[in-house]
Amino acid sequence: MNPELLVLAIRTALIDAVAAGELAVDVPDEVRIERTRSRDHGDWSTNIAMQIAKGAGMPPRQVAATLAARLGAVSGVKAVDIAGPGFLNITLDAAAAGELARAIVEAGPAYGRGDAEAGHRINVEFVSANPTGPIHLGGTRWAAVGDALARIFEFSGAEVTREYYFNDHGAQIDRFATSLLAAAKGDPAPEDGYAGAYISDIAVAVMERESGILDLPDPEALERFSTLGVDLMFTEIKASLHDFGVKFDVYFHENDLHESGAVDRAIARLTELGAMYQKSGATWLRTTDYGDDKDRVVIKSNGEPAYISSDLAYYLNKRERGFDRAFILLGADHHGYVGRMMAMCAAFGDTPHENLEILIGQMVNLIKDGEPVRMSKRAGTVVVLEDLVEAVGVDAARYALTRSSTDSMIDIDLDLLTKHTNENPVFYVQYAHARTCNVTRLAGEDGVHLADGFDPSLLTHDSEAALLAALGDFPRTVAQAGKLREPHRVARYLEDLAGHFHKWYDECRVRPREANEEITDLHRTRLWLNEATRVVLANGLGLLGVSSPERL
RNA sequence: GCCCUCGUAGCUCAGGGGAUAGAGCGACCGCCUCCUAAGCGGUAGGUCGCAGGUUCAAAUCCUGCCGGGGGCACCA
Repeated sequence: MNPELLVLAIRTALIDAVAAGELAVDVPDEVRIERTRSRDHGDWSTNIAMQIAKGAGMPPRQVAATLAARLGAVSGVKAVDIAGPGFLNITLDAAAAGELARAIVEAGPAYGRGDAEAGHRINVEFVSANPTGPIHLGGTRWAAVGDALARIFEFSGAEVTREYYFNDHGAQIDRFATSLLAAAKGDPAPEDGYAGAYISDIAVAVMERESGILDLPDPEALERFSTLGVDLMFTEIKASLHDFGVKFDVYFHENDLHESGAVDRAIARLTELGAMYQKSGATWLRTTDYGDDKDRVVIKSNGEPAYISSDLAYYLNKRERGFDRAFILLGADHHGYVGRMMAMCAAFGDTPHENLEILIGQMVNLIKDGEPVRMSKRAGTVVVLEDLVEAVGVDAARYALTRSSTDSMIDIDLDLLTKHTNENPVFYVQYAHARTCNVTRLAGEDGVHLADGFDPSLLTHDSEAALLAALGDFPRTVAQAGKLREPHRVARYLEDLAGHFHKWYDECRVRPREANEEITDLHRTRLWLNEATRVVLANGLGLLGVSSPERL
């Protein structure tokens, strides 16, 4: 009996009660159950009686009693209690609940997969840092969150492309080149240019590649510094992401949109659709028709394309490549773009928040001596992806960045992380996984094997019922994380699951205590539960891009 | 001024209408002759920012206010 079947049973009880004339009410489409906080409340609980009481014109507890009578007769249900204002607390038969362990082990890596996003072609664009410097902490957060989200979508049946948008067009590249040239000559960094050790490193690397570069006239030298510098920076960014375990399918260059004429085509299309107009020498997109607070300039009065022009072309390009859902992950400092981007989406005739979804996440703060530090390249207080990984490792870094809601700011204190790495809850989860592996290994040496027996009716301990309920909740957790675009729910779930496992491990021994103890079905069945836990922990950690070590 | 977001235990944060508001870390007290003590059990610690409203039921939804962060370009 898994949660899905239980929901079905409750709904059937409801429909039957209505058919029998015991209840006069419209049957709701969705019946929700939840795991109970306390064992006193059974395995699963539902508030359905309270929800429909009003429509049925009966007191909630009376509705509950009607349902309880029918539910209690369902095979696999051991007890149904009515509690408080009208909760139905359901306790499953140990054998029925325990069957889940076998189902999970047999499903293996597929356990938890769903079809909520089946049929969708999803493009997830994230990080997208400019090629003018390494990936800072904010970008690192999106690398972890974006990749986790992509994995969750894939697990939910979608075809997913991870995409990195490379802003290699415009003034910032010029500033980057100017900064490189200055560094190469030993001059101070230009006003509003880039500074920092990485600039001189890149400048040196460029000169190594092209020894005579400083002999060129400045305009030509700048050109070379731009091309080679961007290339080197790009290579470095790709390597960082690769080391971080994030594999992008597409690195998209903004410059291509301009050179291929895609920008012109997008503008032509919008003109056709009547969304563009001319005013004071500039070309505008009428975004206010679709909820934006002001119209936006697409072609400036000097004839140059404004930044948004690339966005128009890029969005159109994604749609033309067949993606029905384009996701963009941005930091809170970009939230002002959402309105115009959605308006642009609507101007193309698409549905905002459906064909285009922009996820805004809060910033990452750097903490030093308990105080937030404003990251400044000039002050040398920039912390980048490599710094974080070097301090705590990929697993701890990814986990720490993913376990919080993107709505909340994250504080990163490198000193703290370096000193107390075991404060990171990732170890709590990984330790649970390693423990399951250890049990399996030793049980195998003892001669306890899964294939020799499975009797779920033996899983009668409270901690076993709780662990099974937690395991049964995994598919719904993943579905919810996908639906709400909140990967952190998977991390929180894993911490909860690990807790139930550790408690069970403490209270229920899997292996025989002594070599001469007879091996029984209880040992074997608990080994199934142990293995089922391992499967779920591994699947969950996999969704977060965190490894599942066999030893810690 | 307008927009987004946050405000929950000493700290960092979960909790998308339900029962006695949770976890990790920190503090204190216990538990390894027994599968990994990176674990388990227990104690202490809360006006869920404030005030209204909706509801049988609000930390959760709505409105206003206070406080933190971020944003409001013919910059990218």
